[in-house]
Amino acid sequence: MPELPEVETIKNDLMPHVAGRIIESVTLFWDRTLQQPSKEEFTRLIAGQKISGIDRRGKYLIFELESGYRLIMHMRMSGSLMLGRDNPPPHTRAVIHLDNGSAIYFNDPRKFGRMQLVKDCGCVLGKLGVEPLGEQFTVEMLAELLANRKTPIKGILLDQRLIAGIGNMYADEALFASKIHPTRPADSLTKKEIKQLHQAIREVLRLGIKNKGASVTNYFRPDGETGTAHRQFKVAHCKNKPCPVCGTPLERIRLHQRGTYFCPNCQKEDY
DNA sequence: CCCGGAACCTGAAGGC
DNA sequence: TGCCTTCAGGTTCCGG
Repeated sequence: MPELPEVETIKNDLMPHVAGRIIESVTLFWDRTLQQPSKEEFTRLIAGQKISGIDRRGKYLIFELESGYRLIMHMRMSGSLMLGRDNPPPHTRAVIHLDNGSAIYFNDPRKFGRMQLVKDCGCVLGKLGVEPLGEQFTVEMLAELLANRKTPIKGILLDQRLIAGIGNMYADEALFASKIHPTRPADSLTKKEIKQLHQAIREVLRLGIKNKGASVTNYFRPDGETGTAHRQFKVAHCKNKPCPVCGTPLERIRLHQRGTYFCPNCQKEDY
C-alpha cells in the first residue's frame, strides 16, 4: 500500500529515467483508471508532452509537464509503476509510451489507482494537509491539529486533510514509537506525548524512505525490486509476534475499519 | 460539522 | 482437495 515513503521512492527511482523524455502516447486498458478529462481529450492532450520533472504531495505522484499541465497519479491500495520496454506485466491498466522506446506501466491489480491530467493542481491537491517531513510541520502545529478533537488519535493521523501522506502502516509505527494507544482521544495527549509523536512520525517516514518503501502486499519499485522498510516494522502487520521492546504479544484491533496493531503494555489505553 | 458504513475491486488466505 | 467466505485498506460518497 503506497504511503508517503513508497511514493517518494517511486519518484526518486523514476526521475532519472523520465526527466526530459517526451510522452508519445498513453494506452488505457481499464478506462476508470483515468479520472479526468475524458479519454478522447486525454489521449489528444497527452501526446507530445515533455516531462520536465516529478514531484510528490502526500501520497500523490505528480508528473510536471513542460506545457504547464500536470499528470497526477494516486496508487491507492495496489498500484505501482514499472519501467520496461517489453510486454506489459499482468494487471497493467495503462501504459505511458516514451520517446526512447521505453514505457511506464501503471500496474494495479485492484483497479483502485487513478490518474488525471489537469492544468491546475489545486482542485486535486488543495484540500491536503501539511507535509509531515516539511518545515511547516512543527510540534506546535501538531498540537493545534489535535486540540478539541475527540476522535481516536489514529484517525487524525490517517486524515489526509490534516497531515498528508501517512497511511495505515506508518500510523501504527509512529504510535508505537511514541508509546501512544491508537484509540486515545486526540485531545487527551500531553505536551510530552505530542512532542514524542511528532518526532516519531518524522522518524518512521524518513526510515521508510531510506529503506525504499515497505513491500507488505503489492508494492514494487519501478525496477521491479521490493523495498525493505517492512523489515524494520515493529508492530505494523506483525500479528501474533511479541513486542520487540517488552515481549508482550502484540494485539490487533479494528479501528476506523482498519487493522490496527499495537502493544497493549507499551501503549496504555488509560491516560 | 461529525461519524459510521458502503462502494470501489481482486487476489490471497482461512474455514470447513 | 475444493468451495465458500473473509480480509486487505485509500479515498469518496451518502445517510443519520
